[in-house]
Amino acid sequence: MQSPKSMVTSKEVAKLAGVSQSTVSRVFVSGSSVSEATKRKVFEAAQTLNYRPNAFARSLTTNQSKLIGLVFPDADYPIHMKTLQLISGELRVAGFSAVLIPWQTGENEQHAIHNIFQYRVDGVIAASATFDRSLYEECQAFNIPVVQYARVAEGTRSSYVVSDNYAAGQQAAQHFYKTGVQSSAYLTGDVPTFTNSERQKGFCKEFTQLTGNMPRVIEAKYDYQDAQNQIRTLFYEQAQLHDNSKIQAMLCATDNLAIAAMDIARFEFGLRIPEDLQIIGFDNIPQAEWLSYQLSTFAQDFRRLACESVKIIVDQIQSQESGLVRLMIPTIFVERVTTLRT
Amino acid sequence: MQSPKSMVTSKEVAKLAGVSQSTVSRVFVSGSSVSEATKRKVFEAAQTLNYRPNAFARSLTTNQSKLIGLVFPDADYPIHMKTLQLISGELRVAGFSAVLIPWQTGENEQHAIHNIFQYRVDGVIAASATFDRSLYEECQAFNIPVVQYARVAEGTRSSYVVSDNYAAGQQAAQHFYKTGVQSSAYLTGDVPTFTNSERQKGFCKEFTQLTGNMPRVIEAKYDYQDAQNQIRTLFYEQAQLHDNSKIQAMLCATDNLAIAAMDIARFEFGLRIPEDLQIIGFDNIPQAEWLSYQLSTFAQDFRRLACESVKIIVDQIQSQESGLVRLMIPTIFVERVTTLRT
DNA sequence: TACCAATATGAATACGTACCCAAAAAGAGA
DNA sequence: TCTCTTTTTGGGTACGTATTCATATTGGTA
Repeated sequence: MQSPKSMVTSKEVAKLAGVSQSTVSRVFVSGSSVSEATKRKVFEAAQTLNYRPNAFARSLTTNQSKLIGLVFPDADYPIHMKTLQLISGELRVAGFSAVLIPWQTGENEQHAIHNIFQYRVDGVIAASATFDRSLYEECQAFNIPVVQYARVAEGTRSSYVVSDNYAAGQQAAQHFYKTGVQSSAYLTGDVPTFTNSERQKGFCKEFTQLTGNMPRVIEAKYDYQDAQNQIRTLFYEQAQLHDNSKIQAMLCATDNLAIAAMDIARFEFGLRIPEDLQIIGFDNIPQAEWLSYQLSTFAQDFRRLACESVKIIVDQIQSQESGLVRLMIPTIFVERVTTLRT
Repeated sequence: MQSPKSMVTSKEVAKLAGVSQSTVSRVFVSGSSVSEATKRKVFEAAQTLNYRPNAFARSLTTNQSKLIGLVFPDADYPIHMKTLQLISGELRVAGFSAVLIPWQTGENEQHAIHNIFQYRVDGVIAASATFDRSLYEECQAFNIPVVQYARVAEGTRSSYVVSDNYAAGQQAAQHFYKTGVQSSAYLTGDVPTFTNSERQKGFCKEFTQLTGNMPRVIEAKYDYQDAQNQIRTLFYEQAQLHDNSKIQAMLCATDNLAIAAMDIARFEFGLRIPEDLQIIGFDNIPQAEWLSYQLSTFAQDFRRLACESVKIIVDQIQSQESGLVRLMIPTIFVERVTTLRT
């Protein structure tokens, strides 16, 4: 039941190297004064014994764990894995490790929340995740800095790094307008986030201003299968209309939705893309470049987002200032073949 | 620089509740004898002060961290995110948390390896990940139990849970044979794993036995873009052959490869699927059901794999036995429209 | 009421590290 | 050689918890 695999301690290293435990400790903490000779002796002994400092014991005295809680997505969207890789990579460079905070809404949250901070994480990064009020408040209660990545949950007030969704929405509207579109739609997902609503606002405001016509807004579940129903309904209605009042272009909240729309449009309604219907997605997931789709989309600079999130969280941990940082990273429009050229 | 956010300790709770620190500790450890009355008092005080036991301090005395190192994939494959979700979910149920071990081969591995076990993880799960010799040996050195999930790296000897890849390969061969295929190919990836080679062996042996013809084996990079070149070369060669010696069916090591093959076959060589070429993939990624593909594939039971991996690692931690467990989970053939019916 | 077993509690200590403080060693300058 | 400053080192303690051991309390039985 007990694991008696007690590991090598600094005391043992000290004994072998013929120095005190304090000295061993100093060797492994940067900025302490140790002579070159003893440093070498200690390193040698440490290597012989395969010594690794115990991060838990260290955290007990330093009050820093060098651990970041990573609230990660409960959805299964192609970009999420990349996100995790980038963030954990950046964290490692900064000398931190990531502890996963699994967060499936619903379930017995109460219990989950309660146990999360037994591990004294120095900060929390919410990565494209459902970051709801209860978890947010828990962080507040323990004064743990938080950064939200690529998404901002409604009702939260924390630092965040997001793409400039509003501008992207505007740009999409402009592109459609320039290619002669007079009637458009915005296909949104079912999770209310500040970031998503920014996309919608940017698109709708700009498109209305340019054409005088408000885009139609359709809500669909993010899941491919679930989304199909709403999309099917939309196209069915469209089929009844006169040609010049039909929707000619669609901006979608994610590439997944865009692809679902393309599939339904092409296979169930025989629409040609982009001739009959232009489609723009969001995220530039790997599947967007697949030959069957070649989707025009807004690429988020995930590497940059990850980099900045980590920078911010590390800053807030070290300076202990609670000033909120809000960063906006531009997106890049990747023009493939689901849109007309201007 | 220092974070002085010292949290509430058991001593403070003890003081408020009017008991000793020992008693508080006992309340939070199951199986200790505490009277109902004091238990209630302590819980109340703990709630008032918002007390959370310090897992690090606890691990110092118990020699158990309840932390599992999760070596996670460096690749960006649709199934990986699900994997992480399932594993971390199961871990939580078992009372463990996951620390990410980012592992990009190449880089300054030495340094990375060296620091990994400063956090005294109780065990390691290698999830569909590049789990190479150096990391494996590091675990051995510290006597840390390891389970490999859905993949077995060559040159390692640890517990693992994988799908029955050999049987799946056989089944694919049988399906092709029953639909009249005489000439086939196996499209493999470029990462040598035991699991992948099992698929190949099962398929090739069975197909050869049934038809007398050895399948052609083509190696391609796992990445969609990179894979296209090798696939293109294959089809180009095929185009020169007489009809009856052309490859009629293809088993692919992953769905991604299968989809890349479909795209090239259809868009660059005008092949009809499944009439001219049957294709079977592996994994049943979400994209496999997209209307543009509707790929026949072998679904791995990832939920089961996750569940068993966690069960095994927890077992090995608690019993401290180093007996290796090897588990094989059957796959399910999901028949869509890229194969002919038998 | 007296006695014994069972249960509940507190004091003290260990876990492995960092760090304060004092002491020792090493230079530096005369 | 002596004194003063600087660098290096060791002893001791604190961090927050679990656990052992001894003591106090309870409850039951004769």
